Amino acid sequence: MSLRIFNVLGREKQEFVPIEPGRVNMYVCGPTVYDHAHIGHAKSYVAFDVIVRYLRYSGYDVLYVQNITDVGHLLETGEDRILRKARQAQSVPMKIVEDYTRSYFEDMDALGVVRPDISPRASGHIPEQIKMIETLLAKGHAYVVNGSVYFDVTSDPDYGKLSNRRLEEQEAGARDTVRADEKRNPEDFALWKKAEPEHILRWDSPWGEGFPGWHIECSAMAKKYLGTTFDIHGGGIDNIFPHNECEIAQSESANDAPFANYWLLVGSLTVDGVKMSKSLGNFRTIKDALQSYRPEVIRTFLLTAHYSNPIDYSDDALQAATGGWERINNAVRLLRRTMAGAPQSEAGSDFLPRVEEARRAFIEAMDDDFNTPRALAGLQEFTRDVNALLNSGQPLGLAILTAINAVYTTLGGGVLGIVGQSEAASSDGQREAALVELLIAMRAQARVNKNYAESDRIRSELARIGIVLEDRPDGTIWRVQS
RNA sequence: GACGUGGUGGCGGAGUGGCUGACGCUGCGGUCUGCAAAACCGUAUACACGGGUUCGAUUCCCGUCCACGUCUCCA
Repeated sequence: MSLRIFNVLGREKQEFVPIEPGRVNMYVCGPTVYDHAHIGHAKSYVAFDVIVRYLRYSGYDVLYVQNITDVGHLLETGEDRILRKARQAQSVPMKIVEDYTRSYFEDMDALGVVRPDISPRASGHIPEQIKMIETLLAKGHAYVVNGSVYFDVTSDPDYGKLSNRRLEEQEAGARDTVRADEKRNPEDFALWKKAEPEHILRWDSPWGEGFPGWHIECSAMAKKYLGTTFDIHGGGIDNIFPHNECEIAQSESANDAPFANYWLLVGSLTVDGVKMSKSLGNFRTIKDALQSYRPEVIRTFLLTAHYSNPIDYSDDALQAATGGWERINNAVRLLRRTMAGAPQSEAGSDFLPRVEEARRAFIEAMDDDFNTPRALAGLQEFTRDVNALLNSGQPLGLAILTAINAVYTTLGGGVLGIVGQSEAASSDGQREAALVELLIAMRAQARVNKNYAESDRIRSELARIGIVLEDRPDGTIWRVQS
């Protein structure tokens, strides 16, 4: 079995063959940092997080680059998003950029998203962008007008190959913009924009003071860190046009080499059936979501749909994800508790083939275009059998328990990021645990005395503060309700 | 309008040319329990509509309807 990926470029599932065996160079379009990240960002970056984690689990040496856009991403009005935010917040652009970059990483860390290896900023790569623009000019793919530089889409016969757009078809419906008169063709896009006096994000260039267009940063930075041709380019489907299309046009025209071999685009996220977007103002931030649901539950929710499909964020769906996540984690908790008192033996090892089957099914699902819903389903089926085993009363040695735990730790934890590596215990947690154990002992005494009124009172009082008790044949265990 | 994706049970959401259409959630019944909880077992009227191809289609093709996305604001 080998990894197969749905390549948006060509729209077919293909066997994944990296340029250099064992290595994967990967670029994912990052956020424009002018506001807090929303759960749509979470969907995208959790998806690529799992993809990177799985590639690494599969043995690939992955170099993961994800940019931070801090300049050049204009609004329809021609105003820079970051400048507008700075004006609204009565702040300065680079402070806005810094604040929201930190906020972004804070959110990603909270969601357990492994950080990219390189997080280059557009504003830190102006020379690289200028150089690429000069190359495009020299090759006749771009032209200068009034201190701005535009890419001539008619110079690239492949323009439109990713999003399946033909120039002829576009022209009829092309929108007139304020600056259209500067362009030779309506579809031409800015590589460099002349800065008006009020535009304070500005740099010197061969064409006067200005700032880079939005698309050129990705081309320039991908080239700098990954080379002219790299393996995987990722992003959100909503950026397929124009952004991704323009990236390809610029890079391939400038480098005379293919840009990315595989394009993976993530489906959008809606909230209660409506598309969420910054401009509509109906977006839920990741910080909002984390108020209501724990990070692993949010990840579980996002991974129940295939990355390329859209997903709808609703309380019902998150509740269902909570239930599914708890089922797996209840099993893991029971497993680890059983391990703590298990003998060093091979007892119960006839379950080992089932463990191997679980791993095999998981790999098969993930090898099929990172099919996390199927991988998750396999883990759930495995959990059913694990629960049955753990509750069967038969003696279980450390060997089999360790093997089961490894599945949860490496696949549920290491790849999907929804299972903890161990039961974390802070010092506060230890004190809390000791107190709960004390109450459990008191309740046990009451039960021995058949004083059920008292034992039930303890149980319901604990439940009120979110601690759930479970009486098992070998004693009472407890957990914090999520 | 163009391009693209999709319409699966009470909900979310996989998947397949024929074998009982996963998995999770929810509901109901059962086992276990002092009672619960957790877990396990069982169960519930699902493949938008109309044609076509085929021995046979939910799965392939065409059309219709609907939903969503993109068409230089967005991961």
